[in-house]
Amino acid sequence: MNELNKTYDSTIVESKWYQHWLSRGYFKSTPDNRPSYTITIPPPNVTGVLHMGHMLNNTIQDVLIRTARQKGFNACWVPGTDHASIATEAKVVRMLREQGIKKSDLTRDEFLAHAYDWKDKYGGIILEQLKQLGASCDWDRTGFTMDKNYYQAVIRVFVDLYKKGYIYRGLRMINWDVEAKTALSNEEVIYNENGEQSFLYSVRYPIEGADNEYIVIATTRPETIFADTAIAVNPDDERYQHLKGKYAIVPFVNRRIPIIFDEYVEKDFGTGCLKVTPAHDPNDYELGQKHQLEVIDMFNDDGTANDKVQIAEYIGMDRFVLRKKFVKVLEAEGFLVNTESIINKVGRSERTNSVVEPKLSLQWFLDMQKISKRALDVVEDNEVVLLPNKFKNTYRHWMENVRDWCVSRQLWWGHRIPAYYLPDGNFVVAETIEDALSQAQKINPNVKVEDLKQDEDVLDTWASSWLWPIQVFGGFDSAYDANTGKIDFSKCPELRYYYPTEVIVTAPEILFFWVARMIIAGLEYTDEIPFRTVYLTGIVRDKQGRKMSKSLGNSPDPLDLIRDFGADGVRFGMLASAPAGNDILYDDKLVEQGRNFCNKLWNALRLLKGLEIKEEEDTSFENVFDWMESRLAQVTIELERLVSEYRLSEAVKLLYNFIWDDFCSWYLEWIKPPFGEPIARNVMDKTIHIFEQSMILLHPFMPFITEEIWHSIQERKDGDDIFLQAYPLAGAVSIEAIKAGAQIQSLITTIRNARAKAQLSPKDAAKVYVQTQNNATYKSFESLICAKANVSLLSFEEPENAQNLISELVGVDKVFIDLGLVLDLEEERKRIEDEIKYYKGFIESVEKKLSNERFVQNAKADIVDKERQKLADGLQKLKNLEESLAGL
RNA sequence: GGGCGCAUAGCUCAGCUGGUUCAGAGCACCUGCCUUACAAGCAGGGGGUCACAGGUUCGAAUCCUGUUGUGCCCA
Repeated sequence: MNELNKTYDSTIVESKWYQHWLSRGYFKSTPDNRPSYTITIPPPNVTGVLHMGHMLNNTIQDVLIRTARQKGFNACWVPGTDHASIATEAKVVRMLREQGIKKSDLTRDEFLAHAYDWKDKYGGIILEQLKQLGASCDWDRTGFTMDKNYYQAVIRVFVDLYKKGYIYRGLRMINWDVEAKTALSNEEVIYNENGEQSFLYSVRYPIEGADNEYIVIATTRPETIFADTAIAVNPDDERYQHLKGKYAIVPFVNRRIPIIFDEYVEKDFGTGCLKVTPAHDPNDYELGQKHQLEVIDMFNDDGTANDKVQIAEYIGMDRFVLRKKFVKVLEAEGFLVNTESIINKVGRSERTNSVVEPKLSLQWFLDMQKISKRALDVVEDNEVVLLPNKFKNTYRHWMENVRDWCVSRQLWWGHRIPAYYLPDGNFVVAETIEDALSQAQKINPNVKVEDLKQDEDVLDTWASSWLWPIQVFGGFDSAYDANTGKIDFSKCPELRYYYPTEVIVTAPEILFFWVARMIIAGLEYTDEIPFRTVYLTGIVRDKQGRKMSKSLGNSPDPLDLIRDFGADGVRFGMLASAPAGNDILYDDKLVEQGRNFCNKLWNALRLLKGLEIKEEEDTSFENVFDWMESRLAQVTIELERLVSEYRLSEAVKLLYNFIWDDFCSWYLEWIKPPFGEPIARNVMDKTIHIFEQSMILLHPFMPFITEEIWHSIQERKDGDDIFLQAYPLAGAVSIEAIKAGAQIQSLITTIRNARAKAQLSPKDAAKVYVQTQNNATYKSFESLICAKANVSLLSFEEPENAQNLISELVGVDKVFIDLGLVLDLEEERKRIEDEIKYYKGFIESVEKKLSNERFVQNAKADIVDKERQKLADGLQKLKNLEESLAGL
């Protein structure tokens, strides 16, 4: 029977098997007595849709988890999403605005109801898309960072860290997004690589008590002049020595400000004079602290000027409008000395793209110094291994220079900070309102519940996702002990069973955002690392090396790719080109290769399915089987090594080459009966076995087609799926058998080459004379050689007349090929002489090495042996060549 | 400005602890084939002083130093 299509159609096959696996509950994991192998997914953002980075990332996780499952581990891959505070709130606000609803018209609860609606509707899209990729996640465990228990865990941790003294509330210079009206972490501020076009304005300030004397400062932000509280110059700057102890007058505001001296000022930048605005620049703030300057905050939260500018017309004006306007006025009044065009780096909000305003603000901070100490050690000691290893340096550098983490965000969508303010301005931090009240009453016995006001802000999203590997197993639910601030594993068997997880697979860009913080939280609450390995993938870029992004429109839609090339093809393409940590320049050619590989497999199946079977035994392929089985064993061992070292890219290429070249190109061609003839059952059985074993090895990489082949190649009992097959144990490797196979391949290739070089058709038969010490190998493959290289005579005698025979070397053996040609003797002589020259040089270099005592003494014995073998082979080859030359 | 990487065929990259049967793969290119599993294929072919300059070593694409180019992270 042969009803199989000529080309493989992935679409039907893939949805069929995914449904099958799901319905069988194969992805589910519950603790048992097998060892666990756990991966928690890096939770994608609820606002997101599947992109190429997810494809790469999740393919890797699926390969690892399927391999572990086949190896007998209780494999558990936990999926989920994170609530993405800023991004989601921005999305919901926009959606509401389109419906004519303003956020400011809603109460917090009303807004959150809308947000949850939105999340329920769109929040799971990405997880649904992952199913098309074949992701074998335990979907029953799908987590979300704002699930009830998860929410509670985040609050518990906040309270705990406050109690432990790690969390404090303080006035700090933070990055303010005037559009979203929230603080941003440093990581949420982005800079255009090439800088942005702006102007450097030189403005003169009169010197107090000196007529017609001025000091000229340079600034890119003249609108903040209203908030200046000093002018700074470098103490070594000769030009300004005479101004020590003097004061300048701020134009228009007429405020008297000191001229201070500080090394921070660069003499060569601008005029060498810096205006100091402590409220609106982080460096100026530090200068202000150091020199005890006044701090004047002249902006409202939305980036408009407040009454501190003192000029009625400017109050309420946007900062950029004000800049334009004020520059004109400065110019008109003769204060503007010069305007210079420059390129500078401008920080913008990752979410709203508005220019970030450095702003002094009361925020909640996590003191990172103490709490992160152990997180550095575990990486230094390789208790947590970063892959590739080069990221260890980056990690160390960040950890050693870690700064306090601003964890509050002025948003509603997220975990609301559990701080409660008393009417007198005191506050308490508590998990529940009841607890808050009892604490508050210790401060003031008259306080009632209705007097307490909870903090309006929510926590940074990373302050929830850093608990992910613990809380997806409910670690903070009942096993958390508020007194010790630790999790008691004995009270949470699930966590004890699955934690620490095996590996986290994620992008290097969130090494600090997330990975480092998970390690910190893991150590803080469990005294254990959250994962043993951090596999950092590369970034998927387009052919020009640009990062793929929605705004550039240079990213293919992964679902289109799956449709066109099959999930297996896409998985193959992504993996084959993506060693750990290396970026991949995406090209359709990659997934095309994957699709072609599927087709190759499919056609191997078709070949076997199309053959008639005969019952009489055929024993002529024993040596072929030996060779093939040894190769399979060799590949199994090598594959296992590569996967254990997370070299998935090399692993998948190994399988590709093995299946395509060894199995399809050589083995199948060898055992394939002539057209129309049946194949012996014993040969077929052996072949199916090898094919099946190969498919099991390939299954973690290309799950769908391997399952399809598994079921097509023979009848299966219900539940006999490749998904469940144990990883094959490597059989015995016979080096002899492998060598023999390679030798035969080499002979066949040599004959084909000779024919091709002579521009003859493959249909022209050759007579071949092999001169060898050991003809057993050739003899045992004789019929094969004759059939596959179109040889009409395979002889081990000397040819009677070698004159017009092509002489070649196969290994150390000399081979004469008679293609019935009349050779150009000169050319033939030249060719052989060239080879002789090469081997003479080769032998010389090996001899030189071997006669060097220091080499023989220092080099390892097996390397010296190898050299000796090389010399012996080389001499044999030379001898053969010289004979050939003489015979011409 | 500080830190960390990278530089191998036209392109994208492998090459783990230094050893000329390691200079490789895929794609691209060239030649010949619609050979009944596969043209998404088969059989062949060309193409690299492994960035440059030194050094260590019996021996370097592989280790060290410098130069140049390039990328990332932090300021």
